[in-house]
Amino acid sequence: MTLRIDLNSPTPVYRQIVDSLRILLVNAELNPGDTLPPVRRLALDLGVHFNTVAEAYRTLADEAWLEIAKRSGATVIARKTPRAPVAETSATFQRRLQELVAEVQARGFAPERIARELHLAAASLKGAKS
Amino acid sequence: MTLRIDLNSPTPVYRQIVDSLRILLVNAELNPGDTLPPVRRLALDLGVHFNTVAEAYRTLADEAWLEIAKRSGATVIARKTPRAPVAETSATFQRRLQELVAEVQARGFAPERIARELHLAAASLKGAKS
DNA sequence: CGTCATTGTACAGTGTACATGTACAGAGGA
DNA sequence: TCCTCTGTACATGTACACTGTACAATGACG
Repeated sequence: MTLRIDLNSPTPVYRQIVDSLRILLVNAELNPGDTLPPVRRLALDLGVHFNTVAEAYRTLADEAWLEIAKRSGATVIARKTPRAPVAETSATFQRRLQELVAEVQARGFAPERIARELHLAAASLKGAKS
Repeated sequence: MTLRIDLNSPTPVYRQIVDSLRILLVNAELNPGDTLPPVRRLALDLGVHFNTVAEAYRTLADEAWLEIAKRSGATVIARKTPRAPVAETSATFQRRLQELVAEVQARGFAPERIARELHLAAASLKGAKS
């Protein structure tokens, strides 16, 4: 499992770890029963302190993706996706999507390319199990 | 011009302001020649300190969207969109899009709905001037 | 059954960045 | 000329990310 972390990014490292792992979890590249590396090991790989990794694991445990035990480390568990209030989630999603698109558009990324990426993301969503 | 700011959001207020205004700028709802409200006024509207708004204006000026003068306030200027390195921008965009999608998916937002929003965003991009 | 290595946890310390408070500087109108 | 409205500069408070270090629990192995 090779994650990539950007120490210069404004988004905190522990949240980068959470985001990366959440992608793997949602896309079923990490499945119930799988175990994550010990915090000290992953921390060494990423070049950060192990408490930073531990914080990330705890966050994912709060989201019910992981179970953490003292000696056995972090284990992926079965998780039934919650039913979030649709309207609010939808509005937030639209807004953040708009922000993201505006940002890359401002950077000069061509609208057609952006549209293509959006369609691709949507397409790859069809085959996914939620 | 009515922006909405969430004081409880983890993303800093000044960047929320920047993101909101950038959407308006990219979508040509703010055009060259338009003037933004004075920092103290917008700050009052949003319930934050005027230095926070000033920081946002300065950020957008750094991005070449605005020109700021002492007495005349912030004015939208004509801006030719830069040519950013495509590969890097594309990779970053894909990644952040994945993160965003995974997050709402984890919250229980149905994949079909997500796909629909993505297609909508792409569609609304066709009519936009870059 | 005892010992020990391996795991995550707890908590204090430090740096940095966001938001504010306050004083200042410049520019335009009365 | 003066005054008020504008953005700027910088010091301060505070929250949080990351680290350092000590601790606790648990499983393996003799």
